[in-house]
Amino acid sequence: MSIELEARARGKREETKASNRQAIIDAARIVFAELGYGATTVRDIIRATELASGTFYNYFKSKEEVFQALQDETALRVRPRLRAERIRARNFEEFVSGSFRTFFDFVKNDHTTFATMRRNPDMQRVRIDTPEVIAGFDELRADLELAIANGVVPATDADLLMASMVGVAFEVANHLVLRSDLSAEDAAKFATALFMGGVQALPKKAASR
Amino acid sequence: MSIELEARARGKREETKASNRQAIIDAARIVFAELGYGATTVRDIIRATELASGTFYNYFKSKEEVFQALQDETALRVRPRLRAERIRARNFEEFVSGSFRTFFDFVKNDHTTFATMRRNPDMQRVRIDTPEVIAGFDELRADLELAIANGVVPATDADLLMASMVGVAFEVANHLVLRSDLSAEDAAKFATALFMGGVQALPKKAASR
Amino acid sequence: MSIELEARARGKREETKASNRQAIIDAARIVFAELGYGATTVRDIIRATELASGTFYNYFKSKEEVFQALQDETALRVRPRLRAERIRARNFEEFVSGSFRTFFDFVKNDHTTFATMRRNPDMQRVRIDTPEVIAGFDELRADLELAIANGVVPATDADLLMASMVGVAFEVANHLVLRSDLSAEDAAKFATALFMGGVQALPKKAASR
Amino acid sequence: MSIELEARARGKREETKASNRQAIIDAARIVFAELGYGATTVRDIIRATELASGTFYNYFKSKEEVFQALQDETALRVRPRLRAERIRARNFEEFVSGSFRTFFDFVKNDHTTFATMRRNPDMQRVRIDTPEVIAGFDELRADLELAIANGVVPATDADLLMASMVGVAFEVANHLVLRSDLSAEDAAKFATALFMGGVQALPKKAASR
DNA sequence: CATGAATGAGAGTTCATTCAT
DNA sequence: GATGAATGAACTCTCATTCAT
Repeated sequence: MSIELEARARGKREETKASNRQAIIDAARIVFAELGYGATTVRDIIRATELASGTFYNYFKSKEEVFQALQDETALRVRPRLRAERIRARNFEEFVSGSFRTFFDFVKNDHTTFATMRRNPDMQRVRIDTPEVIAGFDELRADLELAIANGVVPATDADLLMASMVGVAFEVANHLVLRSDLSAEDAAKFATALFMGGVQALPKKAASR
Repeated sequence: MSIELEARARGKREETKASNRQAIIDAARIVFAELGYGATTVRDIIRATELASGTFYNYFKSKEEVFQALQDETALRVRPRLRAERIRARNFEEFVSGSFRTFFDFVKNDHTTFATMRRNPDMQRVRIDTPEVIAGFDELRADLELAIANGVVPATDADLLMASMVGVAFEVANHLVLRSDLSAEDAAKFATALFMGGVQALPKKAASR
Repeated sequence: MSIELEARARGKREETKASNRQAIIDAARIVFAELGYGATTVRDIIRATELASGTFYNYFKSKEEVFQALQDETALRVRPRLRAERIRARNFEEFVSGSFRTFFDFVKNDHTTFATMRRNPDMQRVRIDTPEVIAGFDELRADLELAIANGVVPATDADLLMASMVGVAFEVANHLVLRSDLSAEDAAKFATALFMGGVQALPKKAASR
Repeated sequence: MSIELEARARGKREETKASNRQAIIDAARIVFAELGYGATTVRDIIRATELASGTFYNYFKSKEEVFQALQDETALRVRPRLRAERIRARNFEEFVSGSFRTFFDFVKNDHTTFATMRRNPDMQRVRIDTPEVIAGFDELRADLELAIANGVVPATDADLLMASMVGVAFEVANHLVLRSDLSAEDAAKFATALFMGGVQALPKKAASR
């Protein structure tokens, strides 16, 4: 084999490898979203690809490992956007509204991904906090602590404030997925108003459902 | 075994029979809390009772069914308390603070139950929304709609408001379980302030952790 | 269920249990003899019974465990006979001839068992020395040491003497299994003569094969 | 890579190619000795070389085939020595002592090879009788028959005599490997005395162990 | 109704072997 | 001829569920 051919071969190989890995992650995303983490088997995942069962183990050691990779990939996609939004914010209202807006946009546009964290309505919700996800939470808390230091937010418990934002974000996102009458923008407006002025500040709107 | 003994045994058996269901539920609560829902097997549950494996199926059809029963039982324990609290409320602040207070008290006092929903700190969260739990959510939404009708709350999206309360409640509860420096009362105060006046109203407090 | 019935039930159960265990051991004996230890799978063994795959694991944890049970069972069957023969011996010749005779009789009469230790001629021999087997060797060595102490055998290396007897016993047994012209008695006479007087004492005989 | 380098590489490759087979056999010897035949996988073997898994199959069809090659190689190394020793012998005592001496020397000096046949001391013994090994046995038998024809050995069963020598040789070799107080020479003396004069002729020696 | 061994589908995983590069 | 990822048959083992006792 000439050097050229060898090089090309290596190129092709690398390509296949990369695309196989992605194929598994993509299949996993779909299957997890459909069946939920617990019910999903490795076999389900590979069955959703064109690959053979053994091939799975060339890329991941276990179901848990794909799941982590998947979560990390997701978190890696949202985290920087959220971070950027918060940095761009010139006041706390922008901080809050930017965060919610970005998150809800992501959820609306990436149904499947979010479904992974939010399985069969009425059945079981699994959310696995991988290092990446936790890092995202920590990042938010740190930014809130900074806001407190800067006096834009009262000297309150940053940890609980973070938890509250996360709780509202995820729980409202669930409804966003289920309700077609609800836009990411409206959801963000609602959550922002709540955090900026409490219940009294909430936008007037005919609640449906 | 003499006839007498047998009779006594039979008497005891009736008793046992009555409590077998409860024994299974109780064992399930502990085992689920320890191992998480996914990792728990029916075997694990019956091993934690004095019963035989076959007996399980006289009471429940599957692991899912015990879990449901367990969740329902839990919801049935909290729901009336929450409801009562909201009915007793003379204004919306009491409505909100009473709800959070009651929920957080429950969480603090009934670790095991809540742990079921929150296993492997920082790893995996499972929450199963059984009919009972959903009914609790619906109840809360209905009450919020009533509050809106009565004018104590602006005419906002009751569904999202409910979601927000639920999100904050569960997420803050997680931190309540993990943080020893946090009392149910403080958590309730925090959540109440957030909902009554937004971030600006949050109680000042040296956040530790 | 009356007490009688219950007792009878328990009887039947125990019976089944015992017979299942034996069925597995028996199947294992045959399969190991056929395929050799290495090539045998747990599946092969249960396939050779009427039982379901899972049932295997109610009785043994692994292939190794059945094998041990099998070896121990075998050793337990021969060891006492060998021991008795050695104790009965009034002189060293009886000691030696009794041992070989008993062992070769056993091998001739229990082909299958011995084949376990001696697979496909021309392929692979596996012999696993379980505690029971080793204990049998140790017993022989101890008896030889006693013979040395009593002056019936020169003060030689008892360990090597034991090894030599074992080596001759197993290797000649192989030929015993393969050669139809060779009786246990003749084999025993040969081995005894070798140990009593060396090559010069060996019985004259037209070697066939 | 320059053309020169390539050429050199090609030269080296030829070399490598010539020695690849040997590299695999050598790796196999070590790995088999370490893990035992059954537990060893082809992967284990190639992992112990610098080669890729596919390359294995350019040289051997299967694990069994390397094992055969390995055994044959070993037998091929000892057989001529044994044969030479027997031919050189001027009487039967030299025949016997020369054989044992040579075999035990080999065992002491080539631990690894012998370990292949004797893994997990006191646990599992695997011995594979490849054609080469069997040929060695046949050769010994033929030589014994010759000795019988020449009248140096009584007209006894040459097959059993061969079996006895083999049995003693292998079994004593096991002890040789395990006992540090035992030299190849002493072992050979012991075995020779046994075959020349039976138990009564065995060398006096303080048996240790 | 309780019991607990039997069941067998199916999960996860390994590994000899193939084959495109 | 070397490479090493892909393959998929086959293995070990688990476990929800059944059913004779």
